[in-house]
Formats: sequence, C-alpha cells, structure tokens
Amino acid sequence: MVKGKGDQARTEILEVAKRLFLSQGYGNTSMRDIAKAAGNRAVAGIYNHFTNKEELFRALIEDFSPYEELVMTLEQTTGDTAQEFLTSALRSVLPLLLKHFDFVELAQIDVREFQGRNIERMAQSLIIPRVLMVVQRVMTLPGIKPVEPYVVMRIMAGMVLSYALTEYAAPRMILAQLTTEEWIDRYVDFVISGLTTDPHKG
Amino acid sequence: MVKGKGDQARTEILEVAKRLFLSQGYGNTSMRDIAKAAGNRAVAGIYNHFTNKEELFRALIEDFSPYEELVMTLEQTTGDTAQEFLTSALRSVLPLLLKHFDFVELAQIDVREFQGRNIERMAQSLIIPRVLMVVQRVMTLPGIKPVEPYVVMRIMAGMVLSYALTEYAAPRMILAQLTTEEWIDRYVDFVISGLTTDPHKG
DNA sequence: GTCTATAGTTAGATAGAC
DNA sequence: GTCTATCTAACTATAGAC
Repeated sequence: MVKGKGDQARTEILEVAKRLFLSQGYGNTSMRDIAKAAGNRAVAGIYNHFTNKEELFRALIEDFSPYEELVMTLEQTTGDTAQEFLTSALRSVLPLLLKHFDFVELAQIDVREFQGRNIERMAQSLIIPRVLMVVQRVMTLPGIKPVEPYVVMRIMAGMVLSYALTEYAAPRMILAQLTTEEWIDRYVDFVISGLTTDPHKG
Repeated sequence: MVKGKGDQARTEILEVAKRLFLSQGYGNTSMRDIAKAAGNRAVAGIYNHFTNKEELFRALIEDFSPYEELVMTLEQTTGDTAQEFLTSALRSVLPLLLKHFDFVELAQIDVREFQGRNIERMAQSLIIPRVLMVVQRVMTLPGIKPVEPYVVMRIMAGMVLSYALTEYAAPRMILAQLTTEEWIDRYVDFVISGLTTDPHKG
C-alpha cells in the first residue's frame, strides 16, 4: 500500500469511517453517515474509492494496522537475561498498544462482524511467524523458565492484550489509582516473578 | 428474574437470538431472522415479549450472565497460602469461563454496540464489590506479594479474560499442542511465579 | 471524481383480526 | 398471545449529468 498523492479523499473517508465505526458500531454507521461526516460528500463518492462497505472496513484494518511497528519493536528488543528482555519488551510494547488502541477496537469489530477473517489473515502471514522467531531467541536467554515456546507466546500475547483491554475498556470500573508508568512496573514485575513470593525466603 | 411457566416462547426467542447475534453479528441479524429461526414465528410475536431489539439484547445479557456462578466459585475458594488459593481459584474459574464463553462474546457485542452500558452496570453493582472482598482476603494469606489489592484484581481479571479470548478466538493461530489441563497448569504456574527463574539459584 | 436523483431492498415496529 | 398485512424509514448501491 504505497500512498499516492491523489488519495486525500480516500484518507479522509477512512479517518471518518474509523471514528464512526468505533463510536457508534459498524452496523449503526451508514454510508450516508460517513459521507456526511467526511465533508458533506455525496454517498456515491465513497464508491469511487471502495467497492462496498465491507471493503471499506477491510481497507481500514490494513491501513491502520500497527503490526510493523509492533513487531519491529519486539525484534529490536535486546537483553542478556530473560528478566532484562521481558522488562524491556513490555516497557516498549505496552505503551505502543495503548497508542494504537484504535486498532484493537477495529480488530474486535472484525471478530464480531466478519468472524475475524481480516485479522486472522494478517496474523497468520505477517505477525505470528516473526513473533515466534523472537520467542525462540528469548528461550535461549538465561533465566527463562523451561516452558514451551508457544506457551510463552500465548501468555505474553494475552498479557499485552489484557493490559490494553482493561486499561481502556474498564477505566471507570477500577479506579485508576496508579500512573501509567506505575501500572507498567506492576505488569513487568508480575510477568517476571508472578504474584507470590518464594515461601522459603520469608 | 424468576422463571415462570408461560415464557417458553420467550426462552426460545432468547436462545435463537443469542445464536444468531453471535454467529452473524448484532447488526446483521434482523427481527425477521430471529422470528423465522425461532419456529417460524411472526415478527410481531417477538414484540409481545420484548419492547424492541435493544431490550431483547439487554434481556440476553441479564438472563445468560454466569456472574453468580463465577463469583460464588471465587468466594468459596480456600487456601492456607497465596499459592494454594491462586491455584485453586484458577483451576475452577478458567474452565467456568470457557463453559460460559458465549457470555464473553455477548459482552463484546455490548461494548461495540452499546458502549458496554449493560455490562458496566452489572459489573459495578454485582461483581466488583464481591470480587474485591475476595481479593482482600487473599491479601492476608502468606506468600502474597506486597502489592495493591486492585493490582491483584486487575491482573487476575486480565489473566482470566485473556485465557478465554486466546482459547476461543485464536484456536487456529497457535496450534493447540497441549490439552486444556496442561494449559491451565501453565497458567497457574505463571500466575504464581512468572516466566523466569530466580537467577541466584542456577 | 464529484454531484443529484433514485432504484431496489430491507429494516424495526405496529394495526387489527382471531 | 399469535397471526397477516402493512407502514414508514432507513439502508446499500447505482445511473447518468457535469
């Protein structure tokens, strides 16, 4: 997807569509709504850029996916021990996911409206293979537990996802008594050593 | 919500609506679809039981919520140490959430279509207060780390949620090379002691 | 590539007989 | 409380002038 110069309209339509889909839901947002909110355009104009509503959503998923930034950040993470690596990885990835939480929400829509087809394709071909390579590297570091690589991958993916979901989706349920940095510290500590202390020590 | 005897139709409508909402999406499921799939009923019949489509969904959330079973299970969990308590809690709660994953999906729809209004109300009044009581109890057990109670709550809630989401939503992305019991063992171990080993030991 | 106008369909919801 | 029939409004998508 190389960005040309003539697609200013396309970009505006996508931005508006994303905003409306996320705030009102996919089904509650009509092509009229989008056209109207995107500079009072004619509905027909949208169809010059996207063949139909579903294709518009597909383009949204592809254009706004932060997967390259996320995967590259992971790949560039270093550390001499598992502790160092995991700390460094979480400190860079967790804020990234918050920054791109829009995309997490788009992914949820994809799951509910299109059975996750678009997300699954992207994950299978572009994300999982590269993440697995990183995990393989982590498994060679001193300090990592002797568990299966895909266990590390699932748990880490789940941690990151649940951090983002609970940060955004439940802001008023649990009072946010800590700053973002403090929360990340707690998550880092948890991933490294769990919720309990060694009983033989104290 | 005491179940009377005359609401057989109501129950059938709810079951069908749930199935269609989850498989096709809320917006893609019409009242006609529901009426047809529920024994070829007339559309008007649905409106004898629910004032409109949104109320039908609200009833779905309330009737199918497994919150009582979940919270009671948590409340009845015991353990002399934090390790024992967390192990026991996860071993009972994780399978429960898989069993009621339908409801997790309904909650996702609520978030996307109704800004999570119905779920939030239920969580605030019926779930969080009782869960916090349980967490307070856990904080008195030997072996628990000296962290804030709401940190424990958020992390545990996130773990359980991400376990369910990755179990159901990503079944073909990560090959399921372990049995359910083996996966739960990995999660228990992770929650108790994290992903790394103490470097001072070896 | 953008507009006006509209085709063609389907949606949520209701009226009124039984 | 269930049916048939229907209203009204909204939807996606397109035709055709400019």
